[in-house]
Amino acid sequence: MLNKNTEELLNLFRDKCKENGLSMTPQRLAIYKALIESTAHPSAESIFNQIRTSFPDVALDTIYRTLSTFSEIGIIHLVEGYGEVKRYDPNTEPHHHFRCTTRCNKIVDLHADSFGKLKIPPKIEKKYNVSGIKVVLEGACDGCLKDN
Amino acid sequence: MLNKNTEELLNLFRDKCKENGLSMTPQRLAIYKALIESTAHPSAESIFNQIRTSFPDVALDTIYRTLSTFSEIGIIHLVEGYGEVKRYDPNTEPHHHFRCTTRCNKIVDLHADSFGKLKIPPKIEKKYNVSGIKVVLEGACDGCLKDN
DNA sequence: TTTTCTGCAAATCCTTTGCATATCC
DNA sequence: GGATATGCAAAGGATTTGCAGAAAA
Repeated sequence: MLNKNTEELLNLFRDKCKENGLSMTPQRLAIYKALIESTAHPSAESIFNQIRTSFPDVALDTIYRTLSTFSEIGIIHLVEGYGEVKRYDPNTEPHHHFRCTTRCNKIVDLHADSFGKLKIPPKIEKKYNVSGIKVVLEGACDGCLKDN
Repeated sequence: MLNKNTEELLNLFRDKCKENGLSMTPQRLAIYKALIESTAHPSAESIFNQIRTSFPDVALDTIYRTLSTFSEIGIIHLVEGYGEVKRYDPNTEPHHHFRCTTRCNKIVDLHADSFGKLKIPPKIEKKYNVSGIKVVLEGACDGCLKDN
């Protein structure tokens, strides 16, 4: 759940859609509502299943298209499985990455010390058995910036 | 490139394989070499293409299998596309995540202030146009710990 | 009424699996 | 010689795309 109430969020949602020339359809509304009612960071499939009960004719590919659109206009974020192929790193020492999300998909190593030590709050350490931390900076790399 | 030389790395590699009861095959060696010679965080496909020149009969599924094995014994790490379906987050305020990698795949929101502010080093800010930071803690959640 | 969206079906892409043969120990 | 890995081919799952009809502005 988010730190704004549903009304507020729906208004922002409508604004953002209008701003971006997206029409307001019952499907889009239902999908957005499903998202804000969940804390589970849902997948297309799980939204599909949730919506289908009240909306039997919705198609799975509509969910995919809609999530991708929402993500483009920035009202939701992709948190897992960036939609790219798996990539591997032979460096097993602690370090972090910069990922170019502009075009080239380059992944660059960054060294942990540049960030200082990242402390895991005791509250979290108590509840979860944390075995790793990934820090990923995202943005545009030098090459892609130049090529604009 | 890594901060050990090739010799050292290959020795560690052989040790780790032996330790885990994996036989040493030319394919595995070639794949590991391709990994340590690259700074690009390569995908199965790109390793395949690189290896094929010197090893025309290698099969793509061998690369997949091998990367997955290497990753299980901890000599390489998966850095992208965790092999899971895409998941979305309607919360667009800065925050981070805990991801349970044990079984349940739960993703839990963590709030940024618990980590303190994460400073991006000036060197990096100069070179890249950083638009976002993702911090992901990985490990076992309370539920999965209990169920062992 | 013009533009944009949806559902359907098929296609694509990445990855995994079953099985017989070849290779390693 | 017994266990393990590989190549081949086929299957699987997630996501995307083309297109015609339906709905929104």
